[in-house]
Amino acid sequence: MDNLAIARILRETADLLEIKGDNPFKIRAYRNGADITANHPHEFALIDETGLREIPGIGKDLAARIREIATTGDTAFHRDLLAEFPATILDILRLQGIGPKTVATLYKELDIRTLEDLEKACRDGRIRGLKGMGIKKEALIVKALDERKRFAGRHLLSKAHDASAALQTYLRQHAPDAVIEAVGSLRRGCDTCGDLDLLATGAPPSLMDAFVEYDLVERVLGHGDTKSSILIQGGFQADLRLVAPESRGAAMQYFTGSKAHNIALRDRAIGLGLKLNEYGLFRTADDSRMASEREEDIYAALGLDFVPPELREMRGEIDAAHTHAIPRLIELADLRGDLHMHTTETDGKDEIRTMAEAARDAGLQYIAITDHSQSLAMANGLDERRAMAHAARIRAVDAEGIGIRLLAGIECDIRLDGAMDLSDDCLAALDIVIASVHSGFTQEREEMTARVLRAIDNPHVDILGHPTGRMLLKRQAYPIDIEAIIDAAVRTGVAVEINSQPHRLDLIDVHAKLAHERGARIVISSDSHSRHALAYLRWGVTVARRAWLQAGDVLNTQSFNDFRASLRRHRRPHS
DNA sequence: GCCGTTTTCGGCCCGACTGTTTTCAGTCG
Repeated sequence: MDNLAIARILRETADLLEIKGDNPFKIRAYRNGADITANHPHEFALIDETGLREIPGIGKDLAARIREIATTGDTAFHRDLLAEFPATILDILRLQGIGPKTVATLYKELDIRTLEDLEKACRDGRIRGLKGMGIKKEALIVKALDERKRFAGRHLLSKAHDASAALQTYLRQHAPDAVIEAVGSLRRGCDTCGDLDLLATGAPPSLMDAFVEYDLVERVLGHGDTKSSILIQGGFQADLRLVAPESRGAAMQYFTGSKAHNIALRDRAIGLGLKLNEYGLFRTADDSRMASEREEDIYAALGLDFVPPELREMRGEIDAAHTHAIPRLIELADLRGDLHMHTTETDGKDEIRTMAEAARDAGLQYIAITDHSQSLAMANGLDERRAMAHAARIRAVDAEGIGIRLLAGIECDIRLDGAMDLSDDCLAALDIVIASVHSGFTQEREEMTARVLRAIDNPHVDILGHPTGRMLLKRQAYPIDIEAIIDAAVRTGVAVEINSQPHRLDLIDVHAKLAHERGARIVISSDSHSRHALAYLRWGVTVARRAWLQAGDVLNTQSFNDFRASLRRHRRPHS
């Protein structure tokens, strides 16, 4: 059982307790426990009860339940709840506008157990007969059922960014003097976003009307003076909040989240005799305002340094802000090199020189060209002979002195048994070697771990590429003991990659943070398959920021000579 | 269910919008 699987059962337990109408704080505890589990870098299945209890938010009961899930795959508690309510009832709970109370009513009054039951009840007009419900509510459910089919799921960070940017541009045309900014998970840089949160200050009330009249609107979910929600094409929900300029900082803080971070801040405020909401920080005694205009002022008034949005996930940032230990996070401009990209020689869209010039124009000082190896036949992967010929061409461009240095490398497949896809002689003759898994994702955890460990032990490997192989919204990470991989990387001097492809972002933030804490060397690479994709580096930097990394923690912030000297192949002690 | 430099009991974040209510419950973020 991996953490996500454990978290799923805890979250389902919370949902079922909520439908049952149980103690709301107990429900919160389960939900909180699920979040902690899903975002924890260590595998809970391998931690004993004492260890689990040391994690804040995990108490006696949750620790026992987690152990039970880890050993038996489920909990008796969860099974008992499922005996009370059919599992399919949870699908209904996830519909827009339907909460636990409604689900419970539908089940008790109309015996509605599935989405199909619900759809039929709507068609028959049975919903409107229920207490507290009417024709509008029934129509709302019909729409929610329809939208579920079309807009399921979340969106890649990069897509959310683009959709948000377009919407902001439109809104600014209607309110040129207003400050309009993205908040929520997009501002925190989460790898996927559920919806687009926007905050406007200093805008006329008419901005709300413009918002709900946006060209791409599919449906208006809510339309008020200070808060409106729309569904736009592409499946995004967008929320716009309007606040007065003097409350801008408080609102930025409030709507950026995360929820857990905000709860901790408000809790801290209460302890100081203060109250925090989206309008400001107030003294409880007389409601007088302490801070509200700037986010920094809110944190300062709470005795905290400013916390960058990417760190607001309740992973120690409050303590760090209190002890002046918030790191100065890496920025895109700190990167001097990009170490993973493809060309037309395999599955890239652009030539060596085109990629190099585009990288140079983007401000980089060096790149590594790392096309695929022979196993990846679909991508026209290189055998030894082609790899060396390709390297010669890369070095020829480097020798021309076009204002950027080039390293001749390879993204070499790790075969099923952990052997490298090209001979040691070939790998040794190149400037840099990335080792990556591109096949056999169904291997068992032990087999996959051993496979990658063997690759790391190959002395010619410099970097481990996209270490978990996940594809956001498509494919889970392959099962692997990431801690063992990180420890091996530390031992051997192999760098682990933060892959910047928006659908990869692999390592994920918590693993990158763990890798850094263990002393691993880390690189951020674009894995570009065209010159345009070089811009994806910004998303890798976002992951690094969420992993608390500073510029000095990332190898490719170094100068070309320092970086090259630091590669494993040049650091290896001669024996 | 979790938590504790007053606390092992008694707290636990807070407000906007909608639909159905004629004063508020449910949902959402």
